[in-house]
Amino acid sequence: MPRYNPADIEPRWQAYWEENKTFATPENPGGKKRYVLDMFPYPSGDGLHVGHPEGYTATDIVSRFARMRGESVLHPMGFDAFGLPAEEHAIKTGEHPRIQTQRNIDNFTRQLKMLGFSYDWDRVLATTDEAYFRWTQWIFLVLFDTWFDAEQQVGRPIAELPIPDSVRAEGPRAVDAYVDSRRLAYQDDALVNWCPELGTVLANEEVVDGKSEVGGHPVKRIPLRQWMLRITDYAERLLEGLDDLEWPEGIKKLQSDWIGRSTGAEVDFFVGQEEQFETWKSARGESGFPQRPGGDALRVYTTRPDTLFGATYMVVSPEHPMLPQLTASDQADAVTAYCEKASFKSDRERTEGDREKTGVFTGSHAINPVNGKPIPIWVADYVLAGYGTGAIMAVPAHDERDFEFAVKYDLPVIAVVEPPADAENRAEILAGKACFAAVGNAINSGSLDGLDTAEVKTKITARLSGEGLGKQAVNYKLRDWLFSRQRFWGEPFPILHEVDQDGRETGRMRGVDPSELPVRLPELEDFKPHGRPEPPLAKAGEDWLYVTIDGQRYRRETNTMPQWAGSCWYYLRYIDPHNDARLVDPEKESAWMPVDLYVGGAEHAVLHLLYSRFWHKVLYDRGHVSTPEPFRRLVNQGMILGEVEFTAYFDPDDQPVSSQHVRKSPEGGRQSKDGRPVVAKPVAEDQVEKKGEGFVLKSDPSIRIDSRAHKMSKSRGNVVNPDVVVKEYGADALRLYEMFMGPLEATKPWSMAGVGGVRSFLDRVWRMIVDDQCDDLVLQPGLSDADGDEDQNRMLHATIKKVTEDTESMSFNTAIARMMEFTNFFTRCETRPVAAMKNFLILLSPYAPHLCEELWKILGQQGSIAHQPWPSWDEAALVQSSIEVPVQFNGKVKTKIHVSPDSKPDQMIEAALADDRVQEMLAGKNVVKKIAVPGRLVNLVVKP
RNA sequence: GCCGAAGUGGCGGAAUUGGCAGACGCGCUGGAUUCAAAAUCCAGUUCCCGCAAGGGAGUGAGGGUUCGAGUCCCUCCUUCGGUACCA
Repeated sequence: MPRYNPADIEPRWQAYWEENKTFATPENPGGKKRYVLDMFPYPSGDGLHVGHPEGYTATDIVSRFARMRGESVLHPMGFDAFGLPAEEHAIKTGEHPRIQTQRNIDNFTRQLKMLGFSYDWDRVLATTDEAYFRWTQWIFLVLFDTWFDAEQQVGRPIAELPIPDSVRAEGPRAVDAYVDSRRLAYQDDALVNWCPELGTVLANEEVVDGKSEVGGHPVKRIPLRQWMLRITDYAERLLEGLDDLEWPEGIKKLQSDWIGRSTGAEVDFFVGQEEQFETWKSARGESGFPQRPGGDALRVYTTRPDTLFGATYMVVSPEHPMLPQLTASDQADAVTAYCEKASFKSDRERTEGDREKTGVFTGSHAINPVNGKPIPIWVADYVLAGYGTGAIMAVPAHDERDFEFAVKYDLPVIAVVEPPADAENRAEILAGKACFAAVGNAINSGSLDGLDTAEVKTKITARLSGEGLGKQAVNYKLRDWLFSRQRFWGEPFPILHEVDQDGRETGRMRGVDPSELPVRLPELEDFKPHGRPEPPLAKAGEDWLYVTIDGQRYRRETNTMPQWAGSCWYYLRYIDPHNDARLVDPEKESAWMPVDLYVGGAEHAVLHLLYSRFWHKVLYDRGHVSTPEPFRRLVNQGMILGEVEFTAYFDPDDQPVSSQHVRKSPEGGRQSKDGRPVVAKPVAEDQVEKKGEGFVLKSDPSIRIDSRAHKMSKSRGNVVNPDVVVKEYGADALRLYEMFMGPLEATKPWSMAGVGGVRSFLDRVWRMIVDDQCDDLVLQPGLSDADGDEDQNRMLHATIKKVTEDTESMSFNTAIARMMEFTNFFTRCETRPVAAMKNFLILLSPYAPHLCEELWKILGQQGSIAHQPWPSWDEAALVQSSIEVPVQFNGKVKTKIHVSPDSKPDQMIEAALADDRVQEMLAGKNVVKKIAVPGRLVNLVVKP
């Protein structure tokens, strides 16, 4: 009884592929090349969950399909292996994070191999490999050695940086400082998210609701000297580059919103004595708009320079450098107290609650440059230090935030844009009682009255520009990238800080010579952070920490790089993973780049993909890569949820509460309408029935039940482990099910019964070819060397066509459905042409490779089915002699007729009208209009 | 609040992009096989009325365009995901 036994078949073929290097990448891509890439995983201690193989199976099918169509394929896998969990484990246990990481990598590798993915395992890498992070450090040195030429919009070697004579005159120290301030990798005191609990600084994106993303610990903001990467210089290029990418529009929009380009104007407001305004103004007319505003002007950025006449006050951020100067002595206490409070506010406190705006008057005024009127300057934390100039002109009539603030502090509101005549609250807007944040014609704006917003913007900006009071400006929401972490388990920076004889840093630094790379991590006794915002690497021994070059002592940089660093460029290393002379061989690089298909989760939509694109552009500018963008096509696989669960709610008396009466409580839990807390309890499927829109308890149909699939999580206990699925159903069934669930991009719930369904399909495929009634391994007696009949040929060729087209378009679910139809059809046939079976196995092999290899061999074929050419279909075999088309009356199907597939519309109408059934139903009615769509239908418009 | 995606049988989902709604799978019902069960095979399965032939309704709700709408347009509702004062 040779039944389909994946537990036997699958490991055997996996071993075969490994031994025979079936999926080795061609040394030099010949013909069409295709680089198919998965977002590599972080090897967590939990192993793979079923979300991973979704994308991996999709790319595997694409890769196998492409190889069978004669393309050269690069399909690698690796591990994003630096990361907090391994370090936290090390802190707890004292075990070196490398050991734990390797254990996890081994487990991931086992699981990935178990699923039969056709990776070229000779190219596997981990970001923690010294041979790998040597080049991560090398790229950092490139960033350190590059400055951005804004004029040419290109990164250039630091040696080409023009040094202003004024700087040169101040001596070599000043030149060094100047150079350091222009590098793409630079140091800066930044307000950072210090998490005392984790003993580390977190990036903004690692802080969720004012708490650490990992562990949920409180986070405080403190200033610290940090490595920053000047990604903002590349904002324009990163934005423009999006146009040519085949990425989901949603992801492009997310990136472009994140970059957040806006255009407007910078405007200087005079902050000196009112009577000196005219003097200042005419001086500005002479000098023009200066690079820096100087001490007598407060510079703002606005996207609505057309509303300048409506600016009734100004606001500076609590961190604004001019604030002390602007603060009048009688307001000093209030301002200091306010700033103090703001600086101690965590992000959580800032965003929590209704976030009512707060602020304090500084006691000083600025002169509105368009009308010479003094307006008060306030300090408020709704203005962010890091955006624009850190100061705004407030136009409460036309900005919701300013309006809210103005109402609270009773500041004047002057409408300068006319709302439309039919605006509901027109009168209120004009009276300064409501806010109107749209465009329109100018009012209360002197000579500009009546012009529309666009014209006023242009005119005002031009006028200010001529007077040296303002200029057109562009701003980005994107901030420079905080690139250092106070952790052990990351790439050390290849940077040396000069120290003087007392061991103090002099402020000068140098990169480690590239020939000295990698800078390895030091050996430490333990991995505990010391709770100070100083990195664990500072605990390293003197021999690691200090270096002497040409008699000068240096201290190593002790920060480490963030996890993003390794994942920023791994796709390049796969191309030439063992090269120890270069990052990647330029010939190989230009042969394989760009990545043709990149598949991964949408959670990396912004950060990983933006950071990678940034690094890539720097490497491009510096001549190390040949393409301006790394990832040509991007596809996001959807999330896989747990099994659908039915949930009933019970009040404290254990009485069921209908789900329509259950609300979210303010504390985040759930409560009934009357405010009593309710608990959710799972209900078995057979206790539930459908009623109307939802489900109700069978025992009490007045009680509605929630029916929903939840995100898989350990706490909910609905995580599906691929090991278990493979053991029970086999890897081919798991692969097939993941693809059969629905479209790749969709979020969809897991169903173990569904896995059983595709497994029985695979059983049917097996029985279509193997006689399972016989004790020995014998082919189905129905298999025949004869040609198939017409119907069989049509089924075969239609299947080849559908599977080819659907695989090309990554519509895997419908391709599988078609192969199921094929199997259902042929298992009903007495005789089954072997040629058709062989073609079918080739079609199925990218999806269920182990089973197909086995059946291929059972059919007496040599070698791997993976090397077979993909079949093509014969259009002639698809043609039918007669097709059935519906006849509609007024768009409703009434009957069907048979016509030749190439019938012209006239012939179809004729055939329809000649049909007995049609005649019968047409009795006593008039045909007003006749429509026929060739090959589709006939529609008769009839009237009584 | 804003942005994005999506609402189709009991469930997951199809529908050649304006042309037969519900392919394929799960589940369910009946039958065959079996001492029995599993497995397998066959038939049926959107809902309502009807013994049936047949008839009617139907793609979140309402309106519109069209010979014809799941698909296009307008208004609204719901769910999921993302996001947070960027001047």
